[in-house]
Amino acid sequence: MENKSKSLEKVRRALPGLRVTNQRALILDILRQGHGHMDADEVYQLARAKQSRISLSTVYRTLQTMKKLGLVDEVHFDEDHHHYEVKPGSEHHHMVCLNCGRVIEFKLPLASMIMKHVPEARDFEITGTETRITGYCGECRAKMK
Amino acid sequence: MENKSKSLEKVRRALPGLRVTNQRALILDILRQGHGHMDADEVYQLARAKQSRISLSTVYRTLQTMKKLGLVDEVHFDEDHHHYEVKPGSEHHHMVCLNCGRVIEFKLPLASMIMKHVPEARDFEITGTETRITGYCGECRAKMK
DNA sequence: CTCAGTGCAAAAGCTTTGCATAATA
DNA sequence: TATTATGCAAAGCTTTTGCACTGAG
Repeated sequence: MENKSKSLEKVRRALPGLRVTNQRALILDILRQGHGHMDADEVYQLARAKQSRISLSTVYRTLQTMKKLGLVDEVHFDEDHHHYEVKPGSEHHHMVCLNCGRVIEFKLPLASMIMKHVPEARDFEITGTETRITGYCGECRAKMK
Repeated sequence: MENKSKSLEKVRRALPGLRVTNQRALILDILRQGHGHMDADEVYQLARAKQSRISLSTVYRTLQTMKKLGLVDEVHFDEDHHHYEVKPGSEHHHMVCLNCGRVIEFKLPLASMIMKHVPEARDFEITGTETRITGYCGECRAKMK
């Protein structure tokens, strides 16, 4: 199928120097189609639906690999659990509703705000920023009262 | 010892409704004396030096309890590991040097900045903010080049 | 044909829990 | 004395690793 070799080409470009396996192509696809904030197990479940023999280790290993390649970001909505998203174009962060679990994204140039407002950061080279804003979303607040 | 009963009183006030055990008093003391960013195991090691029979579970349980009481904050410098600090007076955050591990604190009214600049946050009630700024501190950058 | 990648099962951290014992109020 | 808290050991969860096998290049 021409379509298939085209998308293979795309995956090849995304994974320079690495072998393009079915598993990697599938996981990348799932991440790209997905809602953007999946944990390893969600990826695993979706992947298993297509390739029943795929293993959770492969999911973890692939996620690690893509993180190192800079294709994927690891984010932390709760304390004991990683989530992954395909690398976004611009710096954004997340608010997590403690009641319904909804995740709201918002853009904020935190790194540059820190450089501007924080003297202690003068000679610090910021390579990553991540926030976890927790609270209650509008809908839940409305329901609660 | 008068001193002892005085400090017991203090601990009692800090733990309303809860029993004041040696373990709790000790852990609270360690957190207050400490440099402010300890993980459970560090607390445990320091505690063992004073009360050799104290258990790691007690440390975890006490930390949880104090977190719920609002005495202690749980912070996350790396992905798979909690740290604890006695609740700070004002909103502050941490920069972690990826090279030497040093943690630099800085104050930043992030919650109010978000309320001001982020439209999506309008009807969100923020109850907690945590950032993880990673990068390289001045000293390490100097050494590296 | 070769070596990187995979699957499986087992191990490794950190954290939590069940239960009998000890200690506080 | 009535519970609450502790210690110990075992279990739980997410994530990582060792090893023999498979498949991409």
